[in-house]
Amino acid sequence: MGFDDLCNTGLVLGLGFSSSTGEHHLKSKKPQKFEPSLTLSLSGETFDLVKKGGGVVNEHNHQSGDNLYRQDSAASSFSNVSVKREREIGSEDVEIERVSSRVSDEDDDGSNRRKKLRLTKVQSALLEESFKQHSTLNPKQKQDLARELKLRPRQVEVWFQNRRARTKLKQTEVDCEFLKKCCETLTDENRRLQKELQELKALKLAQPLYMQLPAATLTMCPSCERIGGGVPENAAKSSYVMAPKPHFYNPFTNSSAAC
DNA sequence: GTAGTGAAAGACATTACATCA
DNA sequence: ATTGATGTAATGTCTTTCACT
Repeated sequence: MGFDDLCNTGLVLGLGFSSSTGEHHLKSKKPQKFEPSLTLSLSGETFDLVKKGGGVVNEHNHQSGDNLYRQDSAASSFSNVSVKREREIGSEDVEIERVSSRVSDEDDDGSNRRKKLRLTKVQSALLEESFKQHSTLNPKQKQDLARELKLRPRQVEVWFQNRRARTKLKQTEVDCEFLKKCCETLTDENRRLQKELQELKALKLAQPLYMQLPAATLTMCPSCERIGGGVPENAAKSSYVMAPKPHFYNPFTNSSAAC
């Protein structure tokens, strides 16, 4: 993100990453090995299956991955979105997710609190590692990772979504800090220029008319771009020095706009 | 060629649970 | 033991993209 990007047409935060690798394109469209299916079922008949797997989610990942896998299914809610997911995920997941329902969330006490999985350090580390390589996953990668971590593909997907969001948030904070600094610098610059303008105006008023050089006699120093009088001795005598030509301060290239 | 449509996936906002000080 | 803050898994909705008709 260059400074110019910020300043041309309003502030554009260059958030995010330049391109998502087109995986989006790869993954979709072609039906996967399973056929789309829409299943409506009462939760009753499958409730037992789910409940057996679902204990306290947080017992804390020391349990077998298999258990983890099922627990979260029990914890997850089932909605119309699941129809979509059934297409996306592997067939084994379909079975598990299909039987999930809001009703099945209910604990023994009848409350349907959402159970929340805590990922183990190993799982988190592997996910992080994978995220470093690519911030989005294609279905194959997702499946493989899920299998490796003994999580549902949906959980891997969610983790990546949340991870991307956190990354973006962090970047936004960084950008925000950067813009604040820019703002401060520009304010200072503006103050300085205002002051300089005041001084010049005062000087101009104080000078006799003949002293005021026509513009054509002014010369510009090529190195520092200061404008001085056409005649060296005049310039030497005159304390008045024009400010550099107006330009937008670029903190990337200039430490100060002053010459 | 193009408009309409549906599926898939990601972004985003929000909720809710777990943990810690 | 309680409580508020924080982190984050999970959910719901919206938007975008693409393939198909």
